[in-house]
Amino acid sequence: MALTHRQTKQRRALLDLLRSTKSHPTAAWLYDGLRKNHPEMSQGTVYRNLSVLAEQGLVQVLRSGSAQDRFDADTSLHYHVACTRCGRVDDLPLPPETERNKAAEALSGYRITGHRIDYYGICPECLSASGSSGS
Amino acid sequence: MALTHRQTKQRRALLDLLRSTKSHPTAAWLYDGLRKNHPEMSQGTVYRNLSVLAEQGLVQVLRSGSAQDRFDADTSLHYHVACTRCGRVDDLPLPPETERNKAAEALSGYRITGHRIDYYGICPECLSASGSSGS
DNA sequence: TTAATTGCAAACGGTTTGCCACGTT
DNA sequence: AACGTGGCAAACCGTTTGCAATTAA
Repeated sequence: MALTHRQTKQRRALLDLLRSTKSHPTAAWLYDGLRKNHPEMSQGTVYRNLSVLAEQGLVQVLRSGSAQDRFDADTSLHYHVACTRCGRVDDLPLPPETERNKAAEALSGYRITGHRIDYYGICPECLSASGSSGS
Repeated sequence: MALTHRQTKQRRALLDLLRSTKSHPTAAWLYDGLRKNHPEMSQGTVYRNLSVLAEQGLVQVLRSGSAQDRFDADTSLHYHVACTRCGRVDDLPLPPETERNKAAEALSGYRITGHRIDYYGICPECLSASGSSGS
C-alpha cells in the first residue's frame, strides 16, 4: 500500500523461504520457519509482506480448497493437486491452457483475467497409510 | 454427524432457498433470506444444515481460502466465473471434462476424486460501471 | 529526515461448538 | 422415550489493523 517499497531483511527472508520450497505453504508454516532465524518476527509482518509480495507479482496466493490461504513463489500459470486428507498441495506438470480464457470470456460476458484448475484426491502417502482400499 | 437425519422445517427452507437461486450465495445471504420467514433461525442452524446437506451430497461447497464459502444446490460438475471486483459468481456453460481426472491421476500419483475450474475477471455490470477502460 | 516497516496486541469476520430445551420419529 | 436438531452465545482461528518505535533510503 506504499508508493515505494523498501528492502527489509524480514521481507527478504520471507521470499527466500517461500522460494526454497515447493510445498505451497500456509502463512503459519512460513511464520514458524522464519522464527528460527528471526525469533522476533511477528505474524503481522508475515501477512503484510505476503500481501506486498503478491501486489508486486512475486508471489501467488492460492485461495481454494482449504480454509487457510497458501502461497506460491512460482507465479507462472500452472495447476495444483490437493490432498483432501492431509491438506498437502503439489504442482501438476500440465501445460497451461491459456486459450481457455477466451472461450470463457465469450460465454460469460466477463472480461476474463485468469483461471485456475485444481484437482482433488488422496496423495500417495495418505493412500499407503490407509491401505489399498483407500476411499 | 448423525446416523439418521430428520426432516425439519429449517433444513427444508434452507434447501428450498438455495435451490431457488443461481447466485451461489454465502451463508450470510442465506441466513438473511431465511430470517424473513423464520425470524428465529440462527446462524448456527444455517451452518450446521449446510454441512449436513453437503454431507448428503445435496449441496456443493465452493471454498475459497480465507474468503467466505459459497454454496450451490447444483451438485453436478460444472465451472464458475468469479468477479474479482464485486465477488459475484456465475455458472459457465462449459462441458464437464471428466477425462481430466485420469490424466492428473497418472501424473501425480494421487487418487484423483475431482477437479475444479474457476475463471476470474470483471463481470459485465462492473465493466459498464467503470467505463470501457476497465482494468 | 521522513515515510515505510516492524512488533505487539487487540480487533475482526466467518465459522464452529457447548449447552439445554425442543421436536421428529 | 430417544435422540437428532434448534436457538443462543461464547469460542475459535486465520487474517487484519492501530499504534508507537524502528529503520531503510
